[in-house]
Amino acid sequence: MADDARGRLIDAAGRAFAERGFEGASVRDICSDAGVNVAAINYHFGDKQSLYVACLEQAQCSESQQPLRAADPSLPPEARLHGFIRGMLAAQGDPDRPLWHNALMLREMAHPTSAAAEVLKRYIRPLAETLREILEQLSPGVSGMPHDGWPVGFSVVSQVLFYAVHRPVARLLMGEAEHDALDVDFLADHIARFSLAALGRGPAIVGPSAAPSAGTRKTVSR
Amino acid sequence: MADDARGRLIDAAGRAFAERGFEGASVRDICSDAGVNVAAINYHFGDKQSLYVACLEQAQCSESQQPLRAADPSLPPEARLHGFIRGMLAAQGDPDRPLWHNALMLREMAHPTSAAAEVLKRYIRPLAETLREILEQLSPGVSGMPHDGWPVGFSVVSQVLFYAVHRPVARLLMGEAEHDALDVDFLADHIARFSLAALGRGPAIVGPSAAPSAGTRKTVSR
DNA sequence: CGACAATTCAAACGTCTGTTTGAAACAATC
DNA sequence: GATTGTTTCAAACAGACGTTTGAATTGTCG
Repeated sequence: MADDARGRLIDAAGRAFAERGFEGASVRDICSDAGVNVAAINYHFGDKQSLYVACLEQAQCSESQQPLRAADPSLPPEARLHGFIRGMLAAQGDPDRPLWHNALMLREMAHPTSAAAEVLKRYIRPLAETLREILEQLSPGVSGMPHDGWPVGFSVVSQVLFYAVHRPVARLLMGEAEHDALDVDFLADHIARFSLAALGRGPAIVGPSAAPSAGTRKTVSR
Repeated sequence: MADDARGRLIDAAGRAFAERGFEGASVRDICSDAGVNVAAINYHFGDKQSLYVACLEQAQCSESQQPLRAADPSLPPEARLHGFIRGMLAAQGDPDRPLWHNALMLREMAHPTSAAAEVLKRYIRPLAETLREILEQLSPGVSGMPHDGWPVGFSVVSQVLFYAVHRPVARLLMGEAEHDALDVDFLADHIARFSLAALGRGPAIVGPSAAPSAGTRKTVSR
């Protein structure tokens, strides 16, 4: 990213932490990867722990609020939800954004350190509130459902997070070829349709792949 | 669990690996926790790595095929799906089963080591095939959907996995009190209804908490 | 150029890591 | 009780770890 030592250090460390975890990544590997001396960590950051939080800040600070921008408030709620989902999916594989940004935050969220609270406040919470707003606009009263409607929001984002967290499993289950054939647009479309149908704001996920299923809406048996 | 050294070692190691990861857990901590000498690892397992796969095997071998049994084939498919979901959720907090079993396998699946393939074959694959069978029974043709219908299955299980993987986030987002008020039966019900509605096999997730929503089925606007 | 601060470097620091050793303790068999 | 095999133990092993040091290097300004 940046060609100064500090920047290269954050980039190398971010990749290492995201891939092998905090204790799994050694400072010697990181520095070797960044092409700097081991003492550079102490000089620029103080210690390994501070380098870690610097990586976490870098991961948040980047223009990664894609889902928020994508969910343009002037659009109808169905399109907003689709944009939100597509934005979250796209952030995972954005070539302009280092791949480790998402992975590192997911790691932090799954096994929180002391830095987790900050990530949640600055990164997760805004996403959650935007989603809640979209859902409320989509089907009013969802915030009044049990547990403040959180489970509904979780049901939506969980589908997106699955492809980030469990990508290895999906790959092994589907087979490499089939998995690599998945693309962001298809997945965004699937998740949006699945969720909209669950909320009663769209047709059910049924019928063969090519059929538009416009008029042939199947009815529920029971 | 077992009161012999080998058993106590697996239990202590399983907890440590699940909580702090493979490199995060030191053999000295593990042995101290198990009340055995450090050399016991070498004697009973050979090395740390072999102890790790022993933990993984223990996690699979346990009677953790709850979702499979719960999805009784003689029941109607809606009930089978509900049982499957409830079984997966229950496995996470089963008091008869050490808490680390699920956590350890989730860690292995999110960041696979060489042992991941075995876990997938023996533990994940059977679950996936059972779910596929239930979904196919529920709405025939789902296996013929794009990408062999995998995304539909992923949309279902992802909702369940969310509460295992991202429990800390959910807790922080909802607040401790609200999160602790969630129970397995409520979540299973929510996820099953959300998924059935998405598949067009049940009413949408709408209306206030107490309303039975039996006759007041809302219609889609667009 | 000379003076000064910022940065990099090879080398070493003490600590912790996983692993091994050989003797001691235990259990079972004759 | 002696003998055999199994299991545990304190102690030490070499190596990797994160961190620190003080000198060497670079860049910047007068």
